Amino acid sequence: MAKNLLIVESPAKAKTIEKILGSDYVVKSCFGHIRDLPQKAIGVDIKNQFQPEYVVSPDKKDIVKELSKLAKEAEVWLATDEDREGEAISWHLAEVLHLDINKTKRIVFNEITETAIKKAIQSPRKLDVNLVNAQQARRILDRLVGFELSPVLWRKLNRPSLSAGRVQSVAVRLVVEREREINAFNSEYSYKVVGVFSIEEKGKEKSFKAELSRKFEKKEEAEQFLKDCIPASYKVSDIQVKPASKSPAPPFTTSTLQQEASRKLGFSVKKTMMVAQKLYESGKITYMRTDSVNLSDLAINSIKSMIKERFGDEYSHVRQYVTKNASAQEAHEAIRPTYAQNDSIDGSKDEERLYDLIWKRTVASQMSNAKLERTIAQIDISTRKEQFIAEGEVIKFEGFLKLYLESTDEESEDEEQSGMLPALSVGQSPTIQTITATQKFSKPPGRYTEASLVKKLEELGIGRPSTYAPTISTIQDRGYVEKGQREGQKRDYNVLTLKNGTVTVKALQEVTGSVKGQLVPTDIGSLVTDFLTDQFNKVMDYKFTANIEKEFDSIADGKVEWEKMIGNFYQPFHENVESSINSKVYVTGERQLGVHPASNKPVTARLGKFGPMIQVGSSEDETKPTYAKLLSGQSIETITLEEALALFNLPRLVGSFEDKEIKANNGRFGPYIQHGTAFVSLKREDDPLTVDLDRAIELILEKRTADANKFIAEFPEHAIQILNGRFGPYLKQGKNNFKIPKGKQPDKLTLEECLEIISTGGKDSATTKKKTTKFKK
DNA sequence: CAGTGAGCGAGCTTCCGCTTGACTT
Repeated sequence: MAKNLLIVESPAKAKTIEKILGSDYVVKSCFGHIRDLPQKAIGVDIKNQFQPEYVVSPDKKDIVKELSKLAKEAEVWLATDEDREGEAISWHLAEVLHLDINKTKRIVFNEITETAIKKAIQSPRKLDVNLVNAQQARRILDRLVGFELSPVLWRKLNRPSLSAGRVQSVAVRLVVEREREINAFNSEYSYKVVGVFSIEEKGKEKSFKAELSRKFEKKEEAEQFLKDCIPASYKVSDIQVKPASKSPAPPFTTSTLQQEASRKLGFSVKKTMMVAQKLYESGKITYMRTDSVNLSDLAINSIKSMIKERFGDEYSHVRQYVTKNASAQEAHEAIRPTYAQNDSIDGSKDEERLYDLIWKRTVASQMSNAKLERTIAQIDISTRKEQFIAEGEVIKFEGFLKLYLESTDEESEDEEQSGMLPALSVGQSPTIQTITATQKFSKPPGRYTEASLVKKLEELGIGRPSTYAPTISTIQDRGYVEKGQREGQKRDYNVLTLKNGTVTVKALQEVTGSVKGQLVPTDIGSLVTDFLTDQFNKVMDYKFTANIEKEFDSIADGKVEWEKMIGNFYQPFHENVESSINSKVYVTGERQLGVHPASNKPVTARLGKFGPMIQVGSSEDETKPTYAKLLSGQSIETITLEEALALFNLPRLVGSFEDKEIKANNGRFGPYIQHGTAFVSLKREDDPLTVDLDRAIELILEKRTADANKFIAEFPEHAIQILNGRFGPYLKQGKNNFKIPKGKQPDKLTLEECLEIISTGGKDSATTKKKTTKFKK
C-alpha cells in the first residue's frame, strides 16, 4: 500500500504524474467536480444566508467510494487545478473524504514536468478557503439566476424547457443584436477602379495591377473617367520602399484553437474539442481546456533545438507569451504538442489535421519574424489628376511564415495578394492594357459563426474554456439560435472596361448574403432576448460578468463575505423576478403587417402555441380567423405582408402522378409533399410555394429507394424488423429499438438471436428511450 | 406523423463549470 494518495482532476494527467512520482505515490483522478447543488431543485437556502446543499453527483459515487477507501490508509495530497474551480474541487474532496482541512496538503503546478511536480511536492500549502468561497458565490449566483429566470420564461412564453442564464442569455443576445444590425444595414456602392499595366523588364513584358486613388460614387463618373483615359499616357511619379515585419501568433488556447480549426479545417467547436480530447488522452498534446498562452521552459527549449536543427539558427526566436485576457486563470499551459520533434502523428484524419495545426502554430510561435519589403509606386495620368497606386510585397526572409499563418474571419475575396512588382523607376511610362471599374457594395457586419461567437464571449470574459463548446450547443438545442441554411441571393453589378481604346459596360451577377453555417437567431431567441433585456437588464448587460468577477475577486482576497455579496445581488434581482412573473403580460412578439386586400381584415404575425404564425382576422370577429405557419428562414420581425399572404396558398396542388394528386404543404415537421397517402419531406433547398411537379416526383422516387434500402430483414410474426438507421443497422420490435451487438451480421440474424437481443438489451433501450423523448414535447 | 393557434386543470422544465465515457435511430 502506498503511503501517499495524490488526487488530480484528469485521469490522463494522473497516469503521467504517477510515472514521475514512483511507487510511494498512488495518483488518482476525481474526474472534475464530485459534488454539486442538486440537479432538480434549487438547493440554496435563501432564508438562511444562502446556505448551499451539496450532493455527490450520481456519476461520481463510485469514484468517491474508491477515493474514500484509499484516503483512509494514506496521506492525501490535493493536486487539483490552480484556479477557483480547482480549489473548490479540493475543498469538496476534503469534506467528502473527511479530511482535516488544516492538515491536508494542497499542491499546485501548471505544467506536468518532473521539476514542476517535485517542486510542488516540496512546498505544499493549506486549502485557500477564501478562494473556495469565491467559487461558491459564483456557483450559487449562477444557480439563482438560472433557476429563477427560466421559470419566468416558461410562463411568459408558455413554453416549457426554455432557459436563461448568465452566459447563455448574453450569447443569444449577441446573435440577436448582430442580426438586427444586418437588417438595418443599408448597402451602398461605389466603383473601384483597377488598371492593369505592363512594362518591359530585361526584354520581357511584365504586367502588374494598380488601384486608383479614389472610388466613384456614380456609374457616369466612372464611365467619364475611363473615357478620359483613352488618350492618356502614364508616368511613374514616385516609388517608396519600406521594410516591414510580421510576427507569429501566440500558441493556442481553447478559444483560438476553436477559431482556427473552424477557419482552416471547417470544424464545429464541439468537433474541435472532441478531436483534441482524443489527442490529449493519447498523450500527443497538452491539456486542451486552457486560457493560457504560456509554454513551459522545457517545451520552449525543446522547440528551440528542434527549430535550429531542422530550419537553422536564424529561424529560432525564443518568445515567452503573456496572456492578455483579464479573466484568464492560467491553471494550465497553452495547447501544444507534448513532443515538439513529432511533426505528425498516427491517428484518424481529423486527429492528424488538428495535430498538424497545433504543431505548426506552436513551433511557429518560437520562430523569427518574417521580414518583408513593401513597395508603393504612384502612377500619374496625363488627362486626370487622380493617380494609380501599385503595391507590392516581397518576402525577404520568411521566418515563421515557412510553417504557419493565422487566418482571419473576413472573407478574402478582396484581398488581392499583393505579390511582387516588376522593378519600376521614377519617370518610366508603363503602357495600359485594361482598366476596369467594378461596382462594389458595402458589406453589413458579418454574422457570428460558432467560433467567432466564442471569441467574442472570451473578449467579454463570459464563460470558460470548458464551457464554450457546451454553451454554443445549448443555445442551439434550446432553439434560440440556428445555423443558417439559406444560400445567398443574386445581385446585379456593373463592370466598366476600357480596352483597346473602347469602353464597354456589362451587367454581371454575384451571390451575396449567404447565411450558410452562420448563426441566426430564431423568433423565440429574439423574443426571449427582448424580454430579458427589457426586464432584467442588469443580468443581460455585456459587462455583468466582468463586474461580478471583481466581486468574486474581493471574496477570494478575503475582503468581502460571499453571503453578503450574494445578498446584495439577490434582493433586487428577486423583486424583479416577482414583479415580472406576476404581471399579466405575455410575450408573443405580435406585429401588424397590414390589412388583407380582399377582406380588409388585419394581418398579424406572432408567436403562437406551435411556433411563429400569421393570423388574418381577429378572434373577436364573427368568422374565425385563418392561420398559416411561417416557413423556415422567415421571421416575425422581417416578414412582409406579401410574403405572409402567399403562405395562405398552402396546401397547394402541384399536379398528379400515377393517377394520384400531389399536394405541397407546410406541416408540423416542416414542408412536405403528399402523394396519395404517402408523405415526403421537402429538402432545405425546396420551397413548398414554388416546388414543381418534376421535382416532386423526383423526391417521391428518392424516398421509395431510401425506404427499400432501409429494410434488411423481418420476422413479421414477432413484429421484428431489422433496419438501416442513422447510426447503422438496428433491430426494431413494435415501437422499441435495440442495438445489434458487435460481431453479429445484421442480415444473417436468426429469430432466436433477435429474441435474445430483445430480452437482454430490452431494459436499457426502453429506459433510454423515455429519457430522450421527454425532451421533444 | 404531416391537425392545431392560449392564458383553470397536472406536472414537467432550468443554471455554470470541472471531468469522461455511454449511447443515440
